[in-house]
Amino acid sequence: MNINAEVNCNNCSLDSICLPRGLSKKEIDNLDQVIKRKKTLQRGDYILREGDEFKSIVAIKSGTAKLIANDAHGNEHILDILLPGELLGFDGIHKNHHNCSVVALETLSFCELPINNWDGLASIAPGLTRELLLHAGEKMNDDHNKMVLSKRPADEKLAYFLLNLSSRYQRRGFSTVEFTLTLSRQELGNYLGLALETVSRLLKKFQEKGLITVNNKHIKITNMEALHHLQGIKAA
Amino acid sequence: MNINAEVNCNNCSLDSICLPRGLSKKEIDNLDQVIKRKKTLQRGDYILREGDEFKSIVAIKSGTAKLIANDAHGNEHILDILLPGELLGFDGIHKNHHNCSVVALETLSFCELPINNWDGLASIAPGLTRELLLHAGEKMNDDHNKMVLSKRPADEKLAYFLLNLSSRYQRRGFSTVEFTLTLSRQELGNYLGLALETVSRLLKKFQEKGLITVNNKHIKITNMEALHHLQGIKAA
DNA sequence: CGGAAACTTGAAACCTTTCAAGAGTCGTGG
DNA sequence: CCACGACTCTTGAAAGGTTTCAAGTTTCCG
Repeated sequence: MNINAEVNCNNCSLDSICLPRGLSKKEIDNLDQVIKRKKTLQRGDYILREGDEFKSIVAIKSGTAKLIANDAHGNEHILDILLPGELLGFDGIHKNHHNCSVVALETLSFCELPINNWDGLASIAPGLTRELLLHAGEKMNDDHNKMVLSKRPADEKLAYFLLNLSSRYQRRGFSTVEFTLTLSRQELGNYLGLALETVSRLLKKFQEKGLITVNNKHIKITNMEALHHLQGIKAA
Repeated sequence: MNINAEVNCNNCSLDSICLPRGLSKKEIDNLDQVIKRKKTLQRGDYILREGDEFKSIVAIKSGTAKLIANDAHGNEHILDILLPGELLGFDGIHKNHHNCSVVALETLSFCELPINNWDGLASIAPGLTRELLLHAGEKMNDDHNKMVLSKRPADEKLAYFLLNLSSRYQRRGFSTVEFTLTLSRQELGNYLGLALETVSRLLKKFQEKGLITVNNKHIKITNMEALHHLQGIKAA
């Protein structure tokens, strides 16, 4: 089942973030037998599509992706940005069909945990369902923050976005102050509920205030404290 | 453990909505032994508070409640309205502490599933964790709808809110077209991300258009189809 | 190197909020 | 049972933050 013996959950650098984080060594070993490692995708490729049958929980191995939903008017709405180690697919659990799509924002690879038989999974890794529930709970907290943020002014949205990205990158061993956006201004605006022009203006304003340095998609945070002061949600 | 033998999950009218919905007869019987039934609360009473230790998942037995979070500015944000049969407490699962509060909007009673030992729960009701995950998944889908809605204009927000409430009441055996809001204009505005004056104006506008009849907190939907036409999310 | 796409920037328009005041509702007590 | 006061809701007008429209400019990729 496991094509490449050198890649498994036990030696994965994301083990403290991803699915295995709350499981025993033995459970992880068993999990490794059923987890499928998929080929690489390119920007714009779909990891899953709205309407697809729910068959598995997916973990991002490398690269970033966007979770999108469509409204009745045909508008696309970006609901989440997914980083390495994060899980996706929970949106299909309830109705057994996904009501969101997930699209790669850059070259991306992922792992897949097939879920066709809950009892079977429970027998090989008793803590797995509980662990999935914990991951879902974490996502719900994130979503709650976004819902609060959606009612706050534009600069607060952007400040929160930058700080949130910064701390999530940090957890993955990347720089806290410097990163490259994989979203266009259009996509970032969509995600934050702002017009792309507003995003552009705001980034400029932040730069003029000395909070960040912007070079197209490359962002450098130059005054973390001031950014924190702008943003209005407790946890980063 | 079960004080009142006449109230249990097996004879509860909410069994197709609430926790027992995916469980076997035997699992429900076992569950009944650990579920606590609590006394009644009044409007304004807290079911749980931000910061509380996560100890249980709560199910609303009767009445309605609001899920609220506070931002760093001290503003309250209503994230969800909870109806009978709905579960709450998932926000505490990840960090073992709740980061939201839940407050009764009217006279309310609830049941409580203590969660102090996952393995113990799994042994008495093997499907329970999976069922909780399904409920969490359902909540996540609802949250996604709200996140889409937060980026839509005011009339769409209100139309969706009314239709969503209508269909949720229907599932509980109440009227689809007539109900009484347990939220003030202030709270409704907060929930929808609108000023209370905007809510008031919008309700009037909907009434003038013949979509609804408003009598203070009492709402009657008079043109369901037109309301659906206004609203921009697929599922009601 | 050339063309398309992405980004920036300015000005006007717009939806929603804020401010302000009046009307209605509800509960309590005389 | 009606009166009073507090709170909630309604309504109008002005203010304000964002969006939309419209060019330019830069970046990216073939």
